[in-house]
Amino acid sequence: MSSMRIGEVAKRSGIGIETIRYYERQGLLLESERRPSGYRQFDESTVERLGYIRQAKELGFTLAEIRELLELSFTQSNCSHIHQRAEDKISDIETKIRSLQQMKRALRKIVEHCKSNNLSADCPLVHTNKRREPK
Amino acid sequence: MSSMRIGEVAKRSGIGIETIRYYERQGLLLESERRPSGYRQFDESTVERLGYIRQAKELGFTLAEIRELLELSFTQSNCSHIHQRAEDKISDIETKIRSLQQMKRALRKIVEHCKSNNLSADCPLVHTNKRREPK
DNA sequence: CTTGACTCTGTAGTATAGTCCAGAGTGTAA
DNA sequence: TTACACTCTGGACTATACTACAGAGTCAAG
Repeated sequence: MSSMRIGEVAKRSGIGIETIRYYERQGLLLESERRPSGYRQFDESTVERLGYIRQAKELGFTLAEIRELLELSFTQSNCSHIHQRAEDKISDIETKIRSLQQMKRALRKIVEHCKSNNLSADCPLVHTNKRREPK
Repeated sequence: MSSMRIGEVAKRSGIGIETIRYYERQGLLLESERRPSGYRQFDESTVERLGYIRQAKELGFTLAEIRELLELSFTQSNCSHIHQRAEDKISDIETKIRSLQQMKRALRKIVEHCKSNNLSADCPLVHTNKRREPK
């Protein structure tokens, strides 16, 4: 499975064909190899890269930021000027982690408050064997 | 400073006037008090709330998700059906934190690699007393 | 009592990130 | 050798989240 067409990559990565072409135009994917017919050819690394993009998007990075992250992460360029940019990204990420931990603590407090207030009385959900539909 | 007009709130929160009105329309802010003239009146809690919104946006939550988070965090409604939703949010947040930690490790690796490869030779930035402009 | 800064509503425009064709070519299985 | 699924480019369309007016009212200082 070392050479895939775009439909296969879309299936494997869970990202639509049109979106993959769009990412290519935006410079998030390297210009892809082409068959004589003009069909794009991809390998497994593109699937990985698309997974990375999806994840980064969920974390609130814009496509422009993701392009930067990809350049840092997938380029074996020499050190110059990479070092500082990587440090900067790391500290952005640390800030995000701290914010999320703070949100989590706040929500945790709500849950605790809820439990102690309503455990014995009027909180159906605490007692219910609740499960969620997966999407 | 318990009663502010929209311009003051905008200044304090760093969020534009038009955006604040937009958030109100989208239900992220409670319907604001009005003076007889029709001018909105806010207090400090709105500034806080706007800060929370800004932070959540940076973390990749959509306005719809933020509305949910706000309902959970700023409503003293009784426990019913809040509990599970809060738990769900917490586990979303934990996933985000794990992803960020993974990204951070990857970037850290790049920095390390960079240091060990170029420390003595051709990596100007490692040696430079680099500082960043704050924004 | 006017002037300049501020606010109101309603509507239109913009940027980002896709998503959806149309019309044409490709590839392969029956 | 044709039928059907797949792919190509280019351009138009959409949703989300703002952002920018126009035209009218508010308000405090001088």
